[in-house]
Formats: sequence, C-alpha cells, structure tokens
Amino acid sequence: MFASSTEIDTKMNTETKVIPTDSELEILSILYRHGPQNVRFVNDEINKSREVGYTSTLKTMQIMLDKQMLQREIIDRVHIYSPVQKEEITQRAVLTEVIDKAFRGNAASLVMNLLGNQETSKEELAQIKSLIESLENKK
Amino acid sequence: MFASSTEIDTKMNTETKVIPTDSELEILSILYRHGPQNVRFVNDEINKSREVGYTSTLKTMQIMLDKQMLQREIIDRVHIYSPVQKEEITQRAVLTEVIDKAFRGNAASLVMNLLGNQETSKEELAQIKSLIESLENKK
DNA sequence: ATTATATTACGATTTTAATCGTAGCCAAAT
DNA sequence: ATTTGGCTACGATTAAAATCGTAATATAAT
Repeated sequence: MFASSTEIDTKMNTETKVIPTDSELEILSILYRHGPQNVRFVNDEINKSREVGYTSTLKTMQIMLDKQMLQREIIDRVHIYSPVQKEEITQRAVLTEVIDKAFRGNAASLVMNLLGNQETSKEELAQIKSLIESLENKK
Repeated sequence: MFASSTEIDTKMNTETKVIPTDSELEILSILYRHGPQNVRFVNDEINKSREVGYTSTLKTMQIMLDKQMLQREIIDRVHIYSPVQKEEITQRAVLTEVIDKAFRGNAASLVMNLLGNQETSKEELAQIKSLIESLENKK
C-alpha cells in the first residue's frame, strides 16, 4: 500500500506557534506577495536582492514543507508551493515574539517607539490613527 | 608601518544597525530592566526562566563587549556591564527589521495586526490611542 | 532511442550562534 | 603560605541554520 498522494494533510496547524527563520520568512514573503509559485520563481525573486543558489532555495522550501509551513501541489509537472498559514497569522507570530523579547511584553511601548520614529511617515501615522478610531467605533 | 594600537576607533557606531541575536537580546533586556550588572546577576536572572551555565552567559557578554554592544567597568574587582545603546535604539533596530521582513515595510499594517489581536488588552489599546492623540497635539 | 533541458531529492559542507569545560587569576580567610 | 571562593579568559564543542554539489528523474526535442 502506498500513501495516497492526492490527500492533503488538513489536521493540526491551528495557530501553530512556529517562528520562521530569516530565510523562511523571506520565502514566505515572496509567496504572500506573488501567490503560489515554484522554486524557480522564488529563487529568481530572491536573487534580485542577493545571490543564492537554486538548490539552496529548493532545500529550504523542502524543509518548510516538512515543517508544514508550506504545502505544494503539482501543476504541469512542476511543484507549486504556497504558505499554509495566512500572512496575518505569520505576522502575528513574529510580532508576538518581538514584543516579548524586546518590548517587555508591552505592545503599547512598541507603538510608542513607532510613533516616535522619524522614519514612520505622516501617511502611515494618519493611517494608524484612523485604524484606532474605527476600532473604537466597533466596541 | 603598523596600525597604531593605542588609537580607539571612535567613528561609526552612530546608529549602527546591529541586530542582537536572541541570547543577546535576552541579556540586554535584563540590563535595561535592572541597570548595570555583573555576569553573576544576569546569569541568575536568566536561570529564573531557563537553565544555562554561568560561563555561557559570560561568553556571550564578552562577545557583546567585543561587538561594542556592551561596555563595562570594574567596580570592586568585578566587571559591571551595561548596554551601549539606549533601549529605544535597540528596540527600533529590532522593530525596523521586523517591519522589513514580515510587514512589507509597512508600519501601519503592523499596528493593524496588533489592534486586531485579541491578545492586546483594552488597557494597551487605550494607551496606544492616547499616545497618538498626544502626538497629534504636538504637530 | 538518444540527447538536451529542467526539475527534484538528498547528503554534505559551511557558517553562525549558543553552550560549556577547564585553566588561570586574585583577594580574603585560615 | 596555603587554601578557598568567586570571578574572568578562552579554546572547544554542540546545535541549528544556510548553502551547495551531485545524482536521479522526467519530459520534450531531435
């Protein structure tokens, strides 16, 4: 008996607290931005900013598959990978970690830092403000 | 000609974009929270949450010294370490990295995530809001 | 059928971070 | 002066992430 390759593992992975490594995050970002892609595409994309071999990217993506961080399907004989978790979930995991480790668990102080940061544009500040307002109305 | 070893490199280190590793951040946090301390204190503090040997902590702190992430002075024959950068600067470095890597460079979307997060308490939300208001008055 | 092209599989290596063991140092206590 | 306790120096090891080389596979083109 062989494992059915048509079945996809849908169990677990409900809010798994898996923090992606830097390379993994780089790959995830690309997939979030461009949708499901093959290794070639992802590797080309990475190589726009830094040089890395095809097999390196491949290997990392296979590891991510293993960790159930990515899933894949075969289309036209090629493996097409996509993230298992929604971007927001990944972001939240990363964010939570940072708040814990660098902001003493205090989200507000993170925002304070952001607001005090010259790098944060006026547009973004305005955007943040309207966000908070809309949230207030909701409650 | 030899390089003069008596000269100290005073240049750079103005906002050096040094991202601390996890262990380093852990140590920095303790020093920010408790002020300048010796290795013993830092190690004890770490051991409240996880087990790690004294020399491990020592070694890491020496490396941090080397990287100019920490400085030290000798008081009563004991080395007292303190962070070179203010906490806000460290936080900003970490934050910037996260925004880059996980939030497509968009700070607002990070805050959005935070606000949509059930984990973020009402108190913190209120705090964030008043922050933004006080910032508005300033401009 | 053979070759060419593109992909995947997978072991191996390299690199970096994290951890630790042991030796050496110094001052206080005996 | 010797021992003891606490600390530092530093090489070595371990662990984990990142990178790569090569073989295998499969299809398309000749």
